Amino acid sequence: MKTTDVLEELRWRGLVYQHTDGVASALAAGPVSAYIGFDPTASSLHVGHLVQSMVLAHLQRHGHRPVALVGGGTGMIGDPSGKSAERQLLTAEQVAGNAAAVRGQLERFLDFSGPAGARMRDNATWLSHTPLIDFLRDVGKHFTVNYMLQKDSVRSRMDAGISFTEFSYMLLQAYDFLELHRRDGVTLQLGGSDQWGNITAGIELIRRVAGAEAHGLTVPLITTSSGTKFGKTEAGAVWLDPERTSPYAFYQFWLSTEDADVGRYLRYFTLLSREEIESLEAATVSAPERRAAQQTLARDVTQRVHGESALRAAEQVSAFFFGRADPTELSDEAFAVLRSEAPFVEADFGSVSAETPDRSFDVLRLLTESRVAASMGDAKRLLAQGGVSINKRRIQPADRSVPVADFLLRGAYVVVGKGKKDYTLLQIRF
RNA sequence: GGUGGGGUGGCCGAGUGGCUAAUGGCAGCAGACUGUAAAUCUGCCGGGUUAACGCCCUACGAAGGUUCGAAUCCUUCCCCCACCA
Repeated sequence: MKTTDVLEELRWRGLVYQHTDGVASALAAGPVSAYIGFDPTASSLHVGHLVQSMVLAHLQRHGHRPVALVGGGTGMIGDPSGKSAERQLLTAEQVAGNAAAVRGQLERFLDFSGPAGARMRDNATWLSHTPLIDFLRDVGKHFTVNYMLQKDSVRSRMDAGISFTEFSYMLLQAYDFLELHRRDGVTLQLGGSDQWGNITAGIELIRRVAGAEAHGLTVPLITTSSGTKFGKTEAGAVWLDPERTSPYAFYQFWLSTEDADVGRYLRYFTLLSREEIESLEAATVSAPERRAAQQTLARDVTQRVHGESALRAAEQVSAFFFGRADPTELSDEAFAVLRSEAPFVEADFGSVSAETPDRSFDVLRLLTESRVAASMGDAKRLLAQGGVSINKRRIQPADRSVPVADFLLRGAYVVVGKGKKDYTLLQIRF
């Protein structure tokens, strides 16, 4: 693929929000090195970061060199961009641990071999060893406070207050850009739309210090058409770390994408061609109930993030929970997948058995012990509302207890369900 | 340092001595309709206990106090904001 086409590709995918004037000609002139920074504020990236990784991947596919920067240094400070309040500082250990985890996740999206081989950098490398006086003279001198106060990230905080620490963040990021320009010849910085101010500060610094022309491009904020925050579920953020968000839950997140959003998401989060995406969009219009676009999206993203075998397991678990499969007829192999991939909790028989009649499950206890319900009151409400199922059989509000014999799978398991989507496999210890 | 305003449930935001587990909105959960979609409609939405009515506990920044009774009054402390210095 030609280096020139990347901007056009990013445009039709809707991944361009704002850019400096010279970007097009710079990309056309040949391979450029471009970077995006990821601050290690948590021990895992989440789906919101996925867009940025995809932009790097697109650049690489078109022959440019992507540089992923982990903010081991800036993560110590906290970026005020897009934040309405001062942030809690993380400890040095937390930042270092998070940075290592984030680095590992980023590595999966990029190809580090070949002429356009990706590079991974950590700004702690230079930021932790820059003497304060040098920084103030070499970087600080190039910015007026007046200029800094104009930036959205600062201006929007003038009422709520902003510490000097966070106020300084843009200088650190500007310095990163300069440093990467020197080390790796980086001339383009990408980022979320809230990064525009920080990016332009870096461009400014490179122009003044290195006398070179650098560029910036920002990616739009991902929204859902129904106005909720993208990347959030009932359980919170959707993480890339399988320990935090299971591949099954991850797959389900994408699969339940609304029709109105699925076309955009295919553009943002997959590498599928324009023709493929347009045909899936057409399929969503003509046969929405088939959910072909959602399935393709879920498969593609889960596969890239978690790998082929995790995807297969997620699909099997989904097929069981959402299909017509009878839990008593599961094959050994299918059950093994369910056992290892589905939400899973153990409980002692004593804690879920009913007083009377003998050898019965207390339905409310099954709900609380499996953590499907948060409290007894919650469990009671669910049951009264008809939202409870065991082994996919709906339980009537009057049935406070059910015979063990009728509901035990493989001598030790029960599938506890709430509503149509929320299931947990409970193992009973007798 | 001074003056003024404020801290209420996941969030926003009413409430200014009993009718307040605390109006309302958002978010969330369940049901109906569907396509594991959206929208819409209905119900729920602190915890324990009860078949249920109910009872008990915890909660309105923190700790004390006044009162038969406090989110509401008083005292001290902590925190936030605005203006002034």
